Amino acid sequence: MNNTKEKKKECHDDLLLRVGLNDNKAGMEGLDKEKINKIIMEATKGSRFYGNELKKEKQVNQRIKNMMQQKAEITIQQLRKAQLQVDRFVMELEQSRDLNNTIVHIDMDAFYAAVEMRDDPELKSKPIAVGSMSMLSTSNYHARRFGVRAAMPGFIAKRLCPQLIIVPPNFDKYRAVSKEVKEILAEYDPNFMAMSLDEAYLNITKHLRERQNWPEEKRRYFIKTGNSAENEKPREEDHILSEHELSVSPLLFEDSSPGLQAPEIPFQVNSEEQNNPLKLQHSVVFGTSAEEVVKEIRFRIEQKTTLTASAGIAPNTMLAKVCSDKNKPNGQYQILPNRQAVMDFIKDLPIRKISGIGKVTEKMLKALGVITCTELYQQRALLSLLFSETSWHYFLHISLGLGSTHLERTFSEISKAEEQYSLCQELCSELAQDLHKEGLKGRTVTIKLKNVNFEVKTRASTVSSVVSTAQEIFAIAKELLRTEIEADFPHPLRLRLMGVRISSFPSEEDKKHQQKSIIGFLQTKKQALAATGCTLETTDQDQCKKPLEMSQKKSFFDKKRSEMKWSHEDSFTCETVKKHDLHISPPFQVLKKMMHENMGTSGKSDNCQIFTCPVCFREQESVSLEAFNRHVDACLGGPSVSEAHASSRDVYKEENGHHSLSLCEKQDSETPQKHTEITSVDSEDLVETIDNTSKVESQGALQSPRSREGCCRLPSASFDSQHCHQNSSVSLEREDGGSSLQPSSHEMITGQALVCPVCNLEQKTSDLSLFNTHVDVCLNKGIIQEMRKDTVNQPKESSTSTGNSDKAQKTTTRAKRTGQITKYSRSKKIKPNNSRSTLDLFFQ
DNA sequence: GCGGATCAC
DNA sequence: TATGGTGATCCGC
Repeated sequence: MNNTKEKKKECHDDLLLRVGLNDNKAGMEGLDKEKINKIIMEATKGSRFYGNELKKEKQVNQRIKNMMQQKAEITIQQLRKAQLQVDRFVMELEQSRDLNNTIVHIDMDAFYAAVEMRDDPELKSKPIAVGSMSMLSTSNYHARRFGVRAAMPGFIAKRLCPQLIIVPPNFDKYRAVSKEVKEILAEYDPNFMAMSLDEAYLNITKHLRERQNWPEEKRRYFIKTGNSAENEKPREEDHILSEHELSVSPLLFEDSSPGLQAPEIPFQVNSEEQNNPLKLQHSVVFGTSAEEVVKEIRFRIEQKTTLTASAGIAPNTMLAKVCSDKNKPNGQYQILPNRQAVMDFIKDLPIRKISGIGKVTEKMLKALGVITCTELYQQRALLSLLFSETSWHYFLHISLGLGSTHLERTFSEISKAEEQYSLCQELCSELAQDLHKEGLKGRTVTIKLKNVNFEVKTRASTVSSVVSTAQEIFAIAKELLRTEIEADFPHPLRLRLMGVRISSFPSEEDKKHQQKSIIGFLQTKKQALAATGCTLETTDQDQCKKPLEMSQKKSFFDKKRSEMKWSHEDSFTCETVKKHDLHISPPFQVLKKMMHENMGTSGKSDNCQIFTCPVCFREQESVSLEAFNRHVDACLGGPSVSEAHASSRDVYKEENGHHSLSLCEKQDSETPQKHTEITSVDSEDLVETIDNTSKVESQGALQSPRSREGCCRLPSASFDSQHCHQNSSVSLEREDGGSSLQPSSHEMITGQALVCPVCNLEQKTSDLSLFNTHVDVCLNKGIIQEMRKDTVNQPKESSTSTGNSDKAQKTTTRAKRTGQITKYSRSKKIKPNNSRSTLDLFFQ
């Protein structure tokens, strides 16, 4: 396909891309792209490095050649079959789409360089880079005009920009600044996930909810003036800000704003000093929207560190990350939490922008005509035949704009008793707050402990009168914890997760609050059991496994997530089962539309046009668009919905733990209630359940028998307002969604035997409205609820890495924390005299 | 299982 | 003069 000349050109381009040139936007003072490329080539050509680049290039080209050969051998039938399979998966993904979280990605602008510039005013107006003559970590925006980029060797950068100042990195300083930033971030999401010194993800969903009721004063911040950094901010940044940006909070970012031009205040103010009326005119109030929150975060970062940050706001991490790059530097961008907004954003997005798609993947996909996410979607069937399951699942996630919707943070082992008590107390306080909000009091306090070997123990104690305050709960929890600590003495408890739960709520209270609370809906099964005076015990599953154990089984995002941080707070992943809108649902409409779009555009593709009804999964060939739509509509209204679902039995790994109906159906008869442990809560009865890893897995398997990943999570005996608040209505569809508890959910859907998810009794009716009425009545009888607070141990800030890569620090410390470290290496470049110095330390 | 390739920072 | 260091995962062998 490519002649050699083209190949050479490609290689050349890739090399330039590698050193960050192709997208160079040379300014007037800088160099134009052509000149930059020329200088780089001159410096590169003939070097051993270049030779190796060429070699690697050939390998990739060979891979592509093999792939194209494979493609040529694919038959129409294979492709059709693949299309069916893939579209089934698409539908499951659509059903699992979760737009309820607000994820923020914060990225400090040219972080290392910015810190250096801040601390040495002489550098501010000059092109600088941090690193060495061998390699640069980052450059400031001035240097970037000359084509000087991160990952470029310093000596080449010097050729591009002779006046470039290369500053040796000072990681201690960057760490200190990073800590300041993280302190701010923690206020918005205590469980935020730091990816490196200059990058972090936050889930601000909970913060947003609470913020709605905040008085203005709580959202007021005082502008610290006399900050030279403000005034000397490069002018170029002004016009980079989006209109959106300026319209929201012009005070902050326009130099002409009254706030920043206010006369200098001889002393600095901050939020702790907001009572001084003199300073009111120099304050700014942020709104309650996500956008305003992120504005506020960036404002505070800038005030505290005099450094700017960019941010992305989106319903998942994948999108948030892309967003944060959109208005960089010192800007932000939001994708609104609706499917259309997501798809609009994704539409023309080059796949290379997505984290995880690197140079090679980009090139391979380009060979298949895939550059944008839309093209990625159009070629989904083909890709499923050419790539591994892991890969094409990942591609599909991307092309649908899906990503992780909850953050997980690293575990750090807690072995000290005092820390364990302290954590326990903290959890009790949080739990008490939640209880207070719901107006609940309970009699049973349960602690859950997971040790470093993933063994889970729960210990419960029931008292005669209800408790609700932090002190009361902690008094009980503390004793339970003490018993466990003493039982292992003199060995310390090596914990990786702790949870505190309260249950056994009096029925009056329950009745009073269940209507407004999501708990009632999420805990239908418990309610059913409540009548017998029992609580339901659930065990978390998939995330308990080590990354390697699950690596082959989990969805790409699961893997990605575990790659970043395999850890997790069980409380956040096991709590909720999302509402799934089955047959009446937008997903189908959406899918229909997507197929519509696909039909409209796939003509130019060399791929076969195969239209598969997203409902019945039958191929619809040679039909007009209208006819096809009619068919889909007919299917949507017909019983084949459940049929379609029932047939969807692929092992499907879904990242959020929000399983789809088809998963639930998979359980069928294999999912009796044995996966729940019914715990007697007689007074003073101490309950013990010890789950070892295999048991945990088997429980996960029960929920999803054909896969270990346990993506069907119980709508468990836990409460997390962060995830629950969106689910406020009660409907059959929702019960379907929560039907992982139901042995006969399939039947329920097909109308053959509707089983009430609350009372668990079969209802002899096929009339959905009648059935719904019954469910509603049952819900009103709900008796028991549970609330739970879990946490994982907090990660430690410290790091021992000596490299200039912050990621390396992170992963190293993560591995150490999790006890999973298998290899810890430090290497040195081989000197010309061949005195090798490589050190490999093996742990475990 | 191991090592090379890929990716990220 | 000179093109990093580190860790994780995937995949083929």
